[in-house]
Amino acid sequence: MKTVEDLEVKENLGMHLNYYQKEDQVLLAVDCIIFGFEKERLKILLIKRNFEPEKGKWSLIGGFLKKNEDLDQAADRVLETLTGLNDVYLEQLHTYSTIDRDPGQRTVSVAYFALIDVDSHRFDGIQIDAAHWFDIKDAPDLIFDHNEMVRKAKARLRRRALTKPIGFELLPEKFTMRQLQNLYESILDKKLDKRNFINKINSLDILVKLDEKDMSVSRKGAYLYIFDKDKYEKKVQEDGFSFKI
Amino acid sequence: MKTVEDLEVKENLGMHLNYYQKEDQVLLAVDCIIFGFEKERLKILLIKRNFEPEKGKWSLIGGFLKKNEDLDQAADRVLETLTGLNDVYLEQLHTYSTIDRDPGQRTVSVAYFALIDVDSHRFDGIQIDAAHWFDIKDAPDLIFDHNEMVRKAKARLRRRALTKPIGFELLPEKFTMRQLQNLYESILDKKLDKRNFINKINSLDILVKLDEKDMSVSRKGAYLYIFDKDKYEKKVQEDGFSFKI
DNA sequence: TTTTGAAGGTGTATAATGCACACTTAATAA
DNA sequence: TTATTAAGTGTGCATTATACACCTTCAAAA
Repeated sequence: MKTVEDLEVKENLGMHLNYYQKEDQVLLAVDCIIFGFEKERLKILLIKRNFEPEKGKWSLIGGFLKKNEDLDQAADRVLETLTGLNDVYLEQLHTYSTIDRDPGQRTVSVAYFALIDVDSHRFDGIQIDAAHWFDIKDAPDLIFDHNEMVRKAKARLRRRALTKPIGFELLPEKFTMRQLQNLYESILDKKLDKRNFINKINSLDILVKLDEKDMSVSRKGAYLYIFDKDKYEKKVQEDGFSFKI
Repeated sequence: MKTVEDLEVKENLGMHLNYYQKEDQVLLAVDCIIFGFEKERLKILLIKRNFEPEKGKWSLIGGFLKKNEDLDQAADRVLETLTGLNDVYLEQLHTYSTIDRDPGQRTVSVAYFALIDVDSHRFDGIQIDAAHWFDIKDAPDLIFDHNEMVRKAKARLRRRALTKPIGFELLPEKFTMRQLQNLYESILDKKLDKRNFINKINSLDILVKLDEKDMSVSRKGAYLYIFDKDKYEKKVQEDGFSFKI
């Protein structure tokens, strides 16, 4: 039996008396998959790189971790730099570390995905001229392993949307049932039955129907709803309620 | 509107002409949450640190990422160093980056969880004397943010076990229905109904019942089963079958 | 003023799945 | 032979999921 005093074991497990000073360090990046819902379609925000490497190609928005922040803060900062928004839903996705993933320099990247309500945040469009919202269905090919990041983010979004009320992060405060259904159809990439969808949503009992209608789409107008976050959280706590679409 | 040529924007997004040489680098660690199933109980493998910081306390097994490997490889290496096993189920869990999480030095850690079939791998016990299998229900308090890592790993294992046939990674090749049920009861931390459990498993139609019995537990003996991985994968591909417990 | 078009709004019946539940069998040891 | 212990097996009820079609509203066009 080996012991932790064995030099080989110590080397492999990175144990050193003077803490860890002999270990290799790496560059840590964050890359953000930014989802938005606009004109009844799920979108993704991409940027055209005008710096090397891969200048001129489309990529996710990214940045590097700084000494005085953790990864969540780095992702917040990157997102705010690009969009001017803080208080955005952000969730860590996965960490990518293939040795040659970035030809410029060895970089390990932590991917985050963000959900933005495009319509109601009248942030002056995007603060970077080279950024563009793409329909999720016809986003261009991306640099490095960013396509894989997007694929995983879409899968995560699908799962989250089915089990947590995060869809509302993508909608304006007031929304119609049809908008909500369009959102879910975009995320799940399939048509849903209108009556079944509404029945399911209503059975959750976490929306408030307003006396107000959105008249912009149809002659008849559609009632507006808001998500009652307090009620949702109370239900989760008290009844062990769990959101399921 | 800002452009990516603005210095402030460039700084925040970490864009530099000579690639990224001015950026801060950090130490990247991997920590492994190692689950095993032994004596009909779910276990976790921990190590007593005999090096600073936090010498003498229990912790997960970890190591540092080296220049010539990616994170998956680092996790494999750490696991093999400790247990002598390769070919172990390993899955990336989450990346932890709180600034002061390791008082020794700023370290960002990528947590992995591993599933080991303790009984059939007669690896000479554990290759490090200070390591110990704890019942998942009475594991000790751990250093740094390792408790949080374990909490998240348990949740992930629960979810995975319900939707992917990874439970078999924890069992010997041949196992009884009762063992499988015990495993699921440990993972889900609740009692299951025997008949309903067996009915559900049988309806999945991915096990092969052998003509062989395990006589070690009961007088009557219990039939042994094996997981038919080929059949499972064929079903997934051809029928869009999805494993659900 | 009547007609038409386009989206909104609503309920039921059947199928599938989930869940609760108890007795018989086999084999060994006393 | 009988007492003990775990193995093995099926049904009925409740809940949830899914398929499905017609009427309403109102503005614009005829």
